[in-house]
Amino acid sequence: MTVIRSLSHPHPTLRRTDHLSPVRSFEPGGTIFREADPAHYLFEVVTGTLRLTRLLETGRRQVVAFAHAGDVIGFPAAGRHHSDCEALTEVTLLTHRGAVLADPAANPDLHHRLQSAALAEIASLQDHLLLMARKGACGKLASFLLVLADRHGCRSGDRFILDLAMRRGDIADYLCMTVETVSRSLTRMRLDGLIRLQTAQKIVVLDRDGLKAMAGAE
Amino acid sequence: MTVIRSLSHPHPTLRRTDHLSPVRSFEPGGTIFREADPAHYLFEVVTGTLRLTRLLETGRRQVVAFAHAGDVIGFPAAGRHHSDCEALTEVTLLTHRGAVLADPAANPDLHHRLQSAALAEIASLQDHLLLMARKGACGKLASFLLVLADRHGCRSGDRFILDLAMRRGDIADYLCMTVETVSRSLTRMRLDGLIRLQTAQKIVVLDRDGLKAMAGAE
DNA sequence: CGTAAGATTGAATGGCCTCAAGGACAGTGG
DNA sequence: CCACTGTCCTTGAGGCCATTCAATCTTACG
Repeated sequence: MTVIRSLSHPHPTLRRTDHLSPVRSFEPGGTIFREADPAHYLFEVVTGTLRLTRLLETGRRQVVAFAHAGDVIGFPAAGRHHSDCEALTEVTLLTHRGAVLADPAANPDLHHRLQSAALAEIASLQDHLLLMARKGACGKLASFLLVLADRHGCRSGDRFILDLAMRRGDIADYLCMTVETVSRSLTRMRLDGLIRLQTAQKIVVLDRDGLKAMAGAE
Repeated sequence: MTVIRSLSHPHPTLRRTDHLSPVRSFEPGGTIFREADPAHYLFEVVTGTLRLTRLLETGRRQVVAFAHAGDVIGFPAAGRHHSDCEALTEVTLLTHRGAVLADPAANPDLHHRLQSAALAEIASLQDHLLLMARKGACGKLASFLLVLADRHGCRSGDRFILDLAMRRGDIADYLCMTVETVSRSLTRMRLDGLIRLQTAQKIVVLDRDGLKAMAGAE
């Protein structure tokens, strides 16, 4: 289960698929599904941001992915979800019966879209893997911010404005570091003139190339 | 692209699918495909072990997965492979046209199997992610050995014998550490009486529970 | 205004990495 | 058969960076 990128039709009109794919909404903090739940449905994100987490044997928490509009989450393994999924913001989701995956004939179009989403999920997880493989904390965080900026940043002149839906702790658990290190890395970027923090959640990317350099630097 | 686990029919007879799925062989070190190659085929591993790698911007190398008998590799992203794939041992592969994924009707059975493989790949990548998320070097390595023992270990009484196809450097790049740390962690396990090294590649698991404890310990 | 949760900053420890050297082993050619 | 060579693995010493523990600051909300 988890996240998929860039469907061919990221936002099918709600009306068109309404009878097949009911819309559901969740408040921030709401739980969409839990690890080991039977996976009857796939969910296509229409609006909002979600967090997919798994627990390690040690008790620590790993954020497997963040899901945004257009992503599909909930791909099963052995018929069950493999992570917890919670809403970080208000979210609206389209629900698709998981059976669509197993039965291509019933709805070929949707089947193909969901399958593409599964392949995109594989690519996304590999990217996450590469992100975590970086050595330095600043490099990881810089790469993370760049990905967010490309996918969800609002351009404003030569700057990008990011509105983070997740808390520092979520970022830390996503990149496998501590909140303190996330915070320190951000302040370093700030002192280097790469970003500005309007609020804790609102980040302005001042120097995209500088961030790239920090990401690329070993 | 990458690795899938446990197909419903791990080893379809070569004869049956011969005309549809030619068999190919590679020597150790042989290249099956490279990153950014057009992904015309999926490959089902019949025998041998393969290594899937990606390069980081920094020049470092990340091992994304090891593929063993029964795994399917080569799932495309945007029609292309996203990693390099090389043979660690002699390998024999079944090749399946990638078009099978896009066209369920042509070969429903195979389509379903390959799709299951894609879902298994997602689960496998998540597991890898969790493995890398561990704190300590010994914990990571212990978990890695346990997975290998469960999937490919030969039982011998209460012991497991592992025959590693990969070099220390491959393990290091898989778990995101250095060869030196891999080596040091192995010697520590050896001194603790958890394993024995018959050769550098042949590892005997003496105390499975002890390994589990080391894996679980923060 | 007061409280609580989140975010930032500081100081000290520890574990992994880096750099470097030495050992094990196979393949090759004399 | 034995040095020779290259590759891989192991071991050692020292430094750096992320973590840990702790305190302060900020923000949101009642």
